[in-house]
Amino acid sequence: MEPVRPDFVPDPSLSRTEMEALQRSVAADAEFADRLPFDPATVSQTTGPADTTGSAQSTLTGERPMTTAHEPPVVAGIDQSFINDTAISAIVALQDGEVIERTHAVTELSVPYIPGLLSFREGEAIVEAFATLDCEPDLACFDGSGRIHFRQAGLATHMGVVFDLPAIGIAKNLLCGEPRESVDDRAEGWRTPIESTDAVDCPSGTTIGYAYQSRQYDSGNRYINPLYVSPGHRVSAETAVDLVAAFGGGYKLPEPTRLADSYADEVKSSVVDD
DNA sequence: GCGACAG
DNA sequence: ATCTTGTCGC
Repeated sequence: MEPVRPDFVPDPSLSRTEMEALQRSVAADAEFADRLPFDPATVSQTTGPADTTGSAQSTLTGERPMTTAHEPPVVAGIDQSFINDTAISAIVALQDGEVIERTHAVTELSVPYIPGLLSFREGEAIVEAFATLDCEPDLACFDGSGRIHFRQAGLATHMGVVFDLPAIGIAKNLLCGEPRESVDDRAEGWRTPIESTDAVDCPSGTTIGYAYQSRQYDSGNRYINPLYVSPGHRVSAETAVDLVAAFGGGYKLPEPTRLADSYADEVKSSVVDD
């Protein structure tokens, strides 16, 4: 698929000031409320077959006509791996728990990693990978932040707006914002809101995402850190974390992202020998 | 000036 | 992100 907003595609040659200005424009167009082509409540927690009762599809939203999605919805996981200054962006598309497509792109990096400007480093590889994707996802899961970002325009938000695709950001570390409660040693399934501080471009105290304990050891003295889930585009913070919880999979990372992660490493290995 | 910072 | 052995637990 191709960008719906070519003018928002992250350009690495921009100055830092221009990059930040673009992020503010992206944030202005981002939607942090549910506008999905499917009913999030119908996403099975077991990644198994969807309900066929026929009455599950909500018809309550009477404003914008809910675009018809695939049944069940197609969910894409996107992740990158690197070899020096070469980036590999991998996309794995799932439907009903089954992989229906895998694709990737290899590009050269031109800017270093700078906290807050990640989309300008990895964005081009991602856009090129999407250009080779045949199916049309109903939801995209990115590795990194969405609204949990200084200008509310993290990687997931930026890419979501560029493709006008419902998107979720799934990060392993917190970029900014503050957990309402301590995230230490939590049980599996636990969650707490991430509230904005004055470092974020929105009223302080706004829920910009959730810390979510996707997995935890049953016993012992070792602990797993939570994931930081935030809205990318067209999803609320609550729905974003509900969806990640519903994807399950038994690992720390939700299945779409986990498969994209391993596929990116797989491609990396195959690129190493040539 | 100090602290903080996704991948 | 990436580089990597050993180690803990089921």
